[in-house]
Amino acid sequence: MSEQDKTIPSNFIRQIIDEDLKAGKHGGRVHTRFPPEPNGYLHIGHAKSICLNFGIARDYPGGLCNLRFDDTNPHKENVEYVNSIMQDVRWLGFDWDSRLFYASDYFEKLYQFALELISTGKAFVCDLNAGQMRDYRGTLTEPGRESPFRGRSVEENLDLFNRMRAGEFEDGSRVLRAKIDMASPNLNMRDPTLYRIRHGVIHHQTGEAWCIYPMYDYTHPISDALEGITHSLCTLEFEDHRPLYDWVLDNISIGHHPQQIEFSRLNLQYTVMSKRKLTQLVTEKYVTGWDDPRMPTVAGLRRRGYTPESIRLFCDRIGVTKADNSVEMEMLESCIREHLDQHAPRAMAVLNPLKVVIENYPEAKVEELKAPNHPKDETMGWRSLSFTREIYIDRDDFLEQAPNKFKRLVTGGEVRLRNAYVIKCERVVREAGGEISELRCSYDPATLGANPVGRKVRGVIHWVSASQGIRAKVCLYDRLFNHPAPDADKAVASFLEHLNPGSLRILENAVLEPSLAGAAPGSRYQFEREGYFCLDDHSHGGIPVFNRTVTLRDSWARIEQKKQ
RNA sequence: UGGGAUGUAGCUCAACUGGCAGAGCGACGGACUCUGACUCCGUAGGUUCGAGGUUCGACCCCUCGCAUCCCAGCCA
Repeated sequence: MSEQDKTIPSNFIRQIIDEDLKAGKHGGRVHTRFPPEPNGYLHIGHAKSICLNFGIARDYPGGLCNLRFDDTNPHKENVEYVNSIMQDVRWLGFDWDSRLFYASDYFEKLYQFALELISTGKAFVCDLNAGQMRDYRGTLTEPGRESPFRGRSVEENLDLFNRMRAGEFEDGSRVLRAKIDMASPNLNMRDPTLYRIRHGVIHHQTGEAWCIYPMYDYTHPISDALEGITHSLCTLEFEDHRPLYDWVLDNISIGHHPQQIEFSRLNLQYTVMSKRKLTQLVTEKYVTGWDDPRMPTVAGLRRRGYTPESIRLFCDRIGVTKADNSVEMEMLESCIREHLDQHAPRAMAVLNPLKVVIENYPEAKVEELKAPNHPKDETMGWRSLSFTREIYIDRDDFLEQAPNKFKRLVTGGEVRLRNAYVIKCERVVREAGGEISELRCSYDPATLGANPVGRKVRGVIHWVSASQGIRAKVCLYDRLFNHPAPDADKAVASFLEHLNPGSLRILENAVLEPSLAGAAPGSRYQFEREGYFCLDDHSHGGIPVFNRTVTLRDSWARIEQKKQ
């Protein structure tokens, strides 16, 4: 782990653990778990949970954190998701060692505990269908009614449940229910379903071994207990389920009772975080896949160029509480800038090329200039730039007439070419339509590594040799939605209406400095004055594709924006 | 209108558990600069949801309100 991870702010959960340790609870052990359902890719909200659970395990002496797939609903789950989740957790920098588990590992034990609940009269087989069960459940303000099947004998229940397992009954015809309290103000306690029947699905781990599957509320506490988990951390919506979590463990013969603690999930502005909605974006092709660089998924952020360090830093900074929250994108962006500023080598790339001919520079000459890879870190070494008579600069870096505040190239003005000479714009060449096709400039040979005497240049701009540069495609990403809380806006029928049509801009004619020729897929650079970019790892052969991770902070753009 | 939770700066969180309300991000201004970046310096921003109460003293304890979020899957 890097230095950034060393000052982890505490939070209310760590305080609880501190107190538990002091009180000697759980024999001084700290054991957490990260329990994803493999029905989608991990997103930044999961990263928060991963950093919390694995972070606690890392920071407490002897602490452990399991990876456990909560795979009780084979209908929506598959191995692609299992694999992506393992890859993402590892990429984030965490390790479960040999403690990889599946809730489905416990199906037989879960079944035996169900038999125990039946035997002690605490569970029964119910023949009500889904609609009837809803009727019997009552409402938020009225108590429910007991199922007519609630009074079945232990023998009959045992027989029926065994036959459920044996496959004698159709989907939906029967369920196993806990016998708790149909009048409870907590709906989760109104005789909740423990097992349902699911024929004809092939479970990714257990195949066709089972046709009955346990529910989350029943599976989770037992899985936690079986694994010796001490602190079972989950999100706020499970707060109402805690009495049921405790009920299950209090009513079976199991020697361990973990403590469930809830925290609030992460919301990030200008994106969505629900798996259902992310899945919809993927399946309905609003994005190119789970790893589309605009997605808030771990895979998307990775392809976008985010580093594990930056995401961990983000998770540390947002903290862990029980308050609903909505974090600004700027917080995430500041984290990736902070990490990449230190670690990304610098390079030059011209995104919107404008040709510049330096008239007093020899035609065939190619001059190799040395440039540091990082302005503040010599250990990152040097690279070679090729300077030639014809170069490209960015169209945005030239204006025919500009206010004094414009620190770039203007007609008749001088500007420094980064790591090279000072040039002066002598005149503008236009196409028939009036558009500027190229600039004719002169250069001052005395300005390499030295300031011109007696005058000040307006500023510094980046450039790339026209003949030596490499053609590239560059993808500029913007927020996926143009509403801070797309899925919370009740004024529209669907969050999709807030999709930002300009979230991807592709520049086909960018030019990179020659040193970028051997760049490895996934490698990250700062293109000076532009932002941080990452060589897309889906691009092999052909012309390279760079994804913009994030722009540099740009006070000039901000001033310009304010004028409008 | 039942139950469960949460309200501290624009956003995210602190405040050693009753002792001068702070930080990061953001905003604004300035210095530096061969990146309008980085870095550095500074400024603004608070009725701690509200009203009462207890106390020498309340973000913290009590009472009553208000607002927001979650719960009526054989999803997790």
